[in-house]
Amino acid sequence: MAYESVRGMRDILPDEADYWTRLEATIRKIARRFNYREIRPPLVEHTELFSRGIGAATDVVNKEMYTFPDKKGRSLTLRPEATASVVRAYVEHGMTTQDPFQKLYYIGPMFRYEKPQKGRSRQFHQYGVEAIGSLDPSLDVEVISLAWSLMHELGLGGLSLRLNSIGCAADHERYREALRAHFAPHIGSMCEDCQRRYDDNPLRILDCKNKICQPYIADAPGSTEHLCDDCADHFERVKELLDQLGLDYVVDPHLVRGLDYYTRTVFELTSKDLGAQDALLGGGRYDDLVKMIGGPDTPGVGFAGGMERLILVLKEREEQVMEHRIDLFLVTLGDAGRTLALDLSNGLRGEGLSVDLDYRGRSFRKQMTQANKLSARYLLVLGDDEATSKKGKLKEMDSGEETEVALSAEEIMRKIEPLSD
RNA sequence: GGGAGUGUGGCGCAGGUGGUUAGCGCGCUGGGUUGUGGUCCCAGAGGUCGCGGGUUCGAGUCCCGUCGCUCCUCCCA
Repeated sequence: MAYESVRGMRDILPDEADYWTRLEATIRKIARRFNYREIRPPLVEHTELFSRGIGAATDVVNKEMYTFPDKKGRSLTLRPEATASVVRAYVEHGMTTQDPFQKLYYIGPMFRYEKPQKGRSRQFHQYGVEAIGSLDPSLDVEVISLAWSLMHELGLGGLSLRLNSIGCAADHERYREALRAHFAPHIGSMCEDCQRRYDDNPLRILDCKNKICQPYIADAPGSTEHLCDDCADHFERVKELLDQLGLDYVVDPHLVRGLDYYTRTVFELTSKDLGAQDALLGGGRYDDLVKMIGGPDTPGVGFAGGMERLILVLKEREEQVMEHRIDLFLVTLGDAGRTLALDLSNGLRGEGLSVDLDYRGRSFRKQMTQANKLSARYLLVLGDDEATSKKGKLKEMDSGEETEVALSAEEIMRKIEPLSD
């Protein structure tokens, strides 16, 4: 093999790409229903944006970023997630004063240097929404509701939404202390990672899956026990609204998330159809992020979802590849037929039909085979006879029926309803 | 980062204890006389057996290393 793709980065070939375009279309449709508008930030940002925004102590920033110097020695990073970029764009383009309430969504590749495995690659794709500029709990709920709508639209089952509130920055501090107090007597017998986390960020201990740590984590205090009045009220309101809308969730007082910018509401949607990488999407509030990045004090809420994992589920469910049909195949015989075919195909494509013909000088028989393989809906044989008479037989491939047709783009269009695309 | 498995033509696989020209299915190409397909028949192309060392008279087959992939763990999307 002369060259191989870079580790953890794979080609999406046409058969699979059909699933991707469909998934993207569904995401756009749902985003539109909730009136979120697309934003496309660059894939590369100044490293500092991520190390400050996401948090220097997180795994993502610590060991998973694709960071490199550019030709002038500036440190750049391929984005490991998009929220920081969206917020940067929000501030950079003056939305803070011009139109401070923004509902945005994005779709695109992200990069994290991790060990690849099922549902996790180094270049992967996320979609996500960000609602910036309001502290209203109904906005938290809208974002969650959007997530549910998307899953519903995709027909995904076996889902569960875990929900929690980790409070504001002041609450974090109190909670961290409470956790340290709780773990202090046991920390010596807990895993190495947790011993490090104990100092760095004890919240992260709650994510530990190590068996030896489980018993101590199980009876650790929940974050909701340390919420200030405002945060507690906010959380109550979120839950009420979710109930009111009939959106299922389970409160998990130990749910904390991997990125430092989260405040108050955090949530995670998992699927039991996915194995080890079961998180479909995750998100929450980030009321301090805009300020952290240099903007005015502005709250926000959003989530990001992994697309590879959705594709995995969608493909598994459908078994065979998506049907890919063309409207018309032109079989050509001789120079006159070919000239006619080139002319007609041009006209018909202009009318919006998907038309193809042979470009490899293949025999009549092989052209028929090709038409078949392309699942052409209709077929037209063009030879000397057709070239002189300007009439042909339009064959419907599924039924085998043939109908006489005048050989002009207009007449042929009249006989074929294009596939809706 | 830790653990396990795996790597043979485009894809899916065979190739007991090492022995001559590496097979099969699908796919691909051509043909079954350039006017009608999906079936069928015939022929053919395509592999430095992931890569690099080593053992041996001889290695796809044994050993070491390396890279990739897969799964678990970890983390997350």
